Amino acid sequence: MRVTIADVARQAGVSKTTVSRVLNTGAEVDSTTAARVREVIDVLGYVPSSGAVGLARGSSRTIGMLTPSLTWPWMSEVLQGVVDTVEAAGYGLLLFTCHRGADSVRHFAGQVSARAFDGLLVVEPENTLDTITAMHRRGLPVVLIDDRGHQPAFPSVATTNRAGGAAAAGHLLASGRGRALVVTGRRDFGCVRERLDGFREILPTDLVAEGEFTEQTGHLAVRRALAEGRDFDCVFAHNDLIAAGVLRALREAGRRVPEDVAVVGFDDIPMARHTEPPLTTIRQPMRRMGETAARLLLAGLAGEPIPHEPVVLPTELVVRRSAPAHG
Amino acid sequence: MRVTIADVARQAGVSKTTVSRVLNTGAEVDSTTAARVREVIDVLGYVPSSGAVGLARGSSRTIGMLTPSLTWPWMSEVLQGVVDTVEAAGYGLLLFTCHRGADSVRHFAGQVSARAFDGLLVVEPENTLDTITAMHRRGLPVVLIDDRGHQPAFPSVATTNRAGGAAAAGHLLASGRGRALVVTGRRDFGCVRERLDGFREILPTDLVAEGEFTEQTGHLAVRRALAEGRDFDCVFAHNDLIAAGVLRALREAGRRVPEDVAVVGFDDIPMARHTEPPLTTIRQPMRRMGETAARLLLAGLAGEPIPHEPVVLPTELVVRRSAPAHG
DNA sequence: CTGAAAGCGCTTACAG
DNA sequence: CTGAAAGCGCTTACAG
Repeated sequence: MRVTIADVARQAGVSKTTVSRVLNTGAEVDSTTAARVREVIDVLGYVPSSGAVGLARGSSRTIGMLTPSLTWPWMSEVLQGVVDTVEAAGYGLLLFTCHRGADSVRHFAGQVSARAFDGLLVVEPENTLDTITAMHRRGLPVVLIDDRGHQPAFPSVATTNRAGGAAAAGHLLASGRGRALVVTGRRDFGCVRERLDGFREILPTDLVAEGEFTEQTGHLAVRRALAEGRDFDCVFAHNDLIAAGVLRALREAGRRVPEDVAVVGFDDIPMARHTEPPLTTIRQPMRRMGETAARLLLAGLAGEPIPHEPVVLPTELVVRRSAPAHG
Repeated sequence: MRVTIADVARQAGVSKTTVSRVLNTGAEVDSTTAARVREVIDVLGYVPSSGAVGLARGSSRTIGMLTPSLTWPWMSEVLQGVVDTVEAAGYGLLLFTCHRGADSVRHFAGQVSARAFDGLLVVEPENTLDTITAMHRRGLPVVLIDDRGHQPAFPSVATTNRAGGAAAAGHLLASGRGRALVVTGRRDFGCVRERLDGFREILPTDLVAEGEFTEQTGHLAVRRALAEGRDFDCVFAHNDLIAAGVLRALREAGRRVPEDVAVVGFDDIPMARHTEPPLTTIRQPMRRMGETAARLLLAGLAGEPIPHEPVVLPTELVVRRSAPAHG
């Protein structure tokens, strides 16, 4: 049988009100009474039912998180940062994906309407940005983990894409490279434009191949550039998957990395240290983005004001063998 | 203002009881009445509060999942399988980790006592197996995703470790290899003993290096074996991280893969297709293990009997260049 | 087929 | 400092 607040009250010879006060405010209760109540709570091993507390208080001490897919290479880091922060605050984390398409979205929307959580963290909302924006307008606290430069109409955490692109260019330039091929993700992402602009400001180039954020894109872009006889001594790939494809194509073509062509990626996913050669890349602080977003949301739930401009976290150059410091 | 069941009842000119019946059983209600109620529900956009339903019914339609860390290479696949299955059943997924140590465990235990979820999925319980077992005995439905051969006292989903080891040996043997080095994880894991036994049954060897499931272990084991002048023409690494370390050590020593030494890993994590050369490995069906575990748990919650023996899913040989079919 | 009432386990004015 | 009572939004015997 479940132990309830009524059991505690009876055992301690007080009212449920008093037990509740000991549990929550702590104040306004005689210290002797409080001690006795705490003792009984301990002995019975009483823990308030989260459902009942939620119903009475109108909040669930739970936050929701919506992601398109959990298997994207850097998603685990984001999620770990979120979970750590949310747990440390005593909140629960309810996880949702858009992975099964419309059905997923319906399930998610239902949980929102059912008030299953107090606030929402979102990653890459793709086709749901409008829905999310509407939910936010209707009062749901929302924070976006914005690795793609969506710049939504609600609080978000982003990263220094422009500075990251510039850092890649600066590194290549400093190591003596001058003729760059850039392989990007889809141009309609803000992050792609920013990374490209930042790069070209330091190391101008017209050799730009647009594609998806995939290994195939990188492979194809390099094959094509080589077939067309393009002249380049370095590649800036807009993420590490693209970079992996670039490395493969260069290897197949007999170009040595980094001797003939230096390669820089973006993200620093776990794979980056295991490619051959290991990948120099611009690290996105995914775990810290998750932590920061969670902290913002929790602050908002606690009634603190949260910034409406994006909170921007710095990227960081990670040097490995695909583009060493000298040479 | 939140729309409640009372609002619907008033608008439809019926009692809350009737609305509830339309919502849940569907039966025992006059079809005209039911239609009217549904209409009102639609118009008002009414969705029952999950908290209130949970309290009244004594269950939350939510399942919990506890993992040590979310950043392990194959964890995303497990999680995706779980989320898909749980969502499709209309349940929510509450995620917990042991990532922050004792504090995490306390938070988790609190949520269990608070009846925040109806059933629990666990991955690799390390130091919490006793706690979990106790919770299961007290009535919490639990299913373990058992990739390590823990064989707990409650339902679990495992994989064919022994057959996987045998498949690795068979593949190497068939491609003409005969002198094997095996690099394992910790011997106290059931999966390690099984993989080793399965392998040696087909391809006997005394060259076995025990370590952790890490890149360093693989690197060190090969360096040591080479330094000691051991003679081997193939390596069976007990997971893909170890295999990555093996590849690196072989490359550093100037041994060609697969010409001089063929390498087979275990798991098929995303990285496996990006090593140089890409890794032949024994694939563990992590996503299906997640799906299966979730399905078992949901079946249990629905009152269906669930098997007490482990449900065992087959591994699968994935051939890539580090150990091709011929040669 | 339908509804009034009790109950799920808490919190929170309100009164003392 | 403490408690009786109402209320959070549902479900579910029970009675008709």
